[in-house]
Amino acid sequence: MDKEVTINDIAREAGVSKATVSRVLNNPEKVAKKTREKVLKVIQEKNYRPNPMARSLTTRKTGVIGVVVSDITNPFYAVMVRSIEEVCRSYQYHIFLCNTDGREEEEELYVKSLIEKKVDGIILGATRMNDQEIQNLAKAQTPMVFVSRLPENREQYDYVIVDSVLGGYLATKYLLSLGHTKIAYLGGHWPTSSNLERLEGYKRALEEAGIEVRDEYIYCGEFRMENGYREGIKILRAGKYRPTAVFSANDAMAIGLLEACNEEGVRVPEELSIIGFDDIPLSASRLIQLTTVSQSTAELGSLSGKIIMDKVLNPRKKDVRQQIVFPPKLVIRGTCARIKEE
Amino acid sequence: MDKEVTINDIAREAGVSKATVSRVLNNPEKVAKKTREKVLKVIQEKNYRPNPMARSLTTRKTGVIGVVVSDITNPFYAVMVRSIEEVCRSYQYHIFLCNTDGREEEEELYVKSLIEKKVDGIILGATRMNDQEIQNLAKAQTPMVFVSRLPENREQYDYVIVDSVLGGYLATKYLLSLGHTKIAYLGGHWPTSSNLERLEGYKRALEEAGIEVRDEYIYCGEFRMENGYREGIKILRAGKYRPTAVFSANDAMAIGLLEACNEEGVRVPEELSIIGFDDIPLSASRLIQLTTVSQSTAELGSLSGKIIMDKVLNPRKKDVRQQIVFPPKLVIRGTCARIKEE
DNA sequence: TTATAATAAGAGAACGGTTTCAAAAAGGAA
DNA sequence: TTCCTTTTTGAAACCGTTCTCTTATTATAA
Repeated sequence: MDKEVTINDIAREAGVSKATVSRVLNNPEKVAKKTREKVLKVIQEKNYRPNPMARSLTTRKTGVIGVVVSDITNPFYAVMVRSIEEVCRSYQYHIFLCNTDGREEEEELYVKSLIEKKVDGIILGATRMNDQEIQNLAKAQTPMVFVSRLPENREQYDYVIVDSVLGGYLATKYLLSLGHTKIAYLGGHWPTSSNLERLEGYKRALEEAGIEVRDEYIYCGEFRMENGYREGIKILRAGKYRPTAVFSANDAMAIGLLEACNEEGVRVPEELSIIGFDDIPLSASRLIQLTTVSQSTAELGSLSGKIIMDKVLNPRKKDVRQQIVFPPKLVIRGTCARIKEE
Repeated sequence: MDKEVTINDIAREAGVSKATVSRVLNNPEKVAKKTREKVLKVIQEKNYRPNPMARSLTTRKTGVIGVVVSDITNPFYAVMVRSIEEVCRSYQYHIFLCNTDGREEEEELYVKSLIEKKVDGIILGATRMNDQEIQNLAKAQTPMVFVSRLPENREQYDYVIVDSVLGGYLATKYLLSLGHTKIAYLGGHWPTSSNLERLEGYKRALEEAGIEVRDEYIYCGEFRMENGYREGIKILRAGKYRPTAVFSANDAMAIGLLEACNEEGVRVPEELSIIGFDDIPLSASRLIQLTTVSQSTAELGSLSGKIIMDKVLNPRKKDVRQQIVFPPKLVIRGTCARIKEE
């Protein structure tokens, strides 16, 4: 219908050059008050909005941040993304949402496509790429921050995480303090940093208590509820190696385990203590009451958002590394109990 | 470091004009095989990627779809967005994720900003805007499709929804068939189309059964778990008007209600039957086993994605309306029971 | 009043592609 | 070979901004 109104239309109408119109928009203080008001009036009347593509062609800024997570359907990522989006929005930025589903190739492709699309920055939620790939992508100079995931050469990158080793340690220590000695570890995808670190914390606590770490107590698969259920059944039927407590590397799996207990008629916490990791909203529900290690997910998200925006907006900070490690927090609810005398 | 390689570099290197390079990329069949291969080789060597801003400046396509939902933290939207993203991705499109938190003003601002950013299309998940505002925004000619929400003048827009009236009717009918007569309605934000329609279905079923619709049985608030809990407490303490069954307008609230029952020591389904709406993944969990009305959320998402892509890619279809109404499906699990003899 | 500095505005070149139109090259028929 | 048609290419305009110079204007100091 009516053609898009451009900066030229405004310039002509206001009787000035387009350079002046541009200045009114970007450096208002550089144009005389009178002219400025005249131009502003025309802009208002014609309801002019600068074309963002043309604009970013010269400014080399797109006003978008890419956010890649493995699965938005996972409540942990949902709340993280939510708060990332909130901070970006406060800067007038939009976010591209990318779900990699945990597949490594997808992830690399996604990040590549983000770089090609020239996003101003990238937030990498749990990722599986190896150092080689990351190095490669980093060459593109697009600011990146890792969140809730540690890249291999951590000192070279920006990240905001919670101390997973400490978290695993705290969780296991807590179970030990309740008198448990047969404690299983229920983990996610093996080579993932989250998995490896939480496992390390688990081992450390056991060793410190002088308890042998046995492979029979270690169950891994992927960070999903179904996996928690599946492995849970195995755990409950482990016979000789059936544990009295389980540390689950995330809440989703812990809830799956809870289901397994329900199915097998095992009472929690009387017969089995369970502690999770993440503190997703559901864990607090009166129906679940999961004792867990809190990641303060929302803070993780908003801080990573702030860091990426900081880097994007202040190019000179491009090469100063911001590396934040949150302390994990034990949230005691109803799924752990002191062990009964044998 | 090394400057971005442009189409000019390729043209020079390959000894052709940039028009030819452009053609190799966009209309390969229009350039002689020999030249094409020569150009392709140089492109490969230099790892050239066309600048998307420059490109979209002339093509007037950005390759992005805006998706606005009220809260990605709500599993219903998470699932929906996930599948929208999947189809967009298959077309090499990215999505902007927007959370309005159900605030009307936010919503309008968001859609406006999407239009200004020149997204190629918009998918509007549950929205609260009134017809006036929608009309206004529609003038921008950006293709839009409504999903899981009916705009006021439905015949003018594209949408994909499930028949909420029918869903409410089925749910209530099912409770009636189990012998219940004191059935409460637990609803979300009042003026929302989802709320109104599900309520209508509820009323219709009751009237059809010759049962009076009483205000005392109608509880509303917002579509969140906490609200389900809060209202749930009220429902359970309603004394004379305490129902024997509740139809909750979404699963999140139903789960909140389940919590309330847990807290008040009310057994489900023995003392109270509960039926939800949506069928979010959690409802299927062995811990919840919620009987509900399924929206086939993933299909809702992917179909709306396909429709918006169709409109974006085939401009001549711009003015043909696609209006899809999915049938709701009753999913019977464990939260409803036949009423006991009084 | 005049010289000088500071401020305001404009012309036009980027930015990196696509597209139109005309010219050149190649192919085919007589 | 010559003429006509078809295919292949290139030159230049255009998309809508920002930005760098210049030039014109105004303010300030001598």
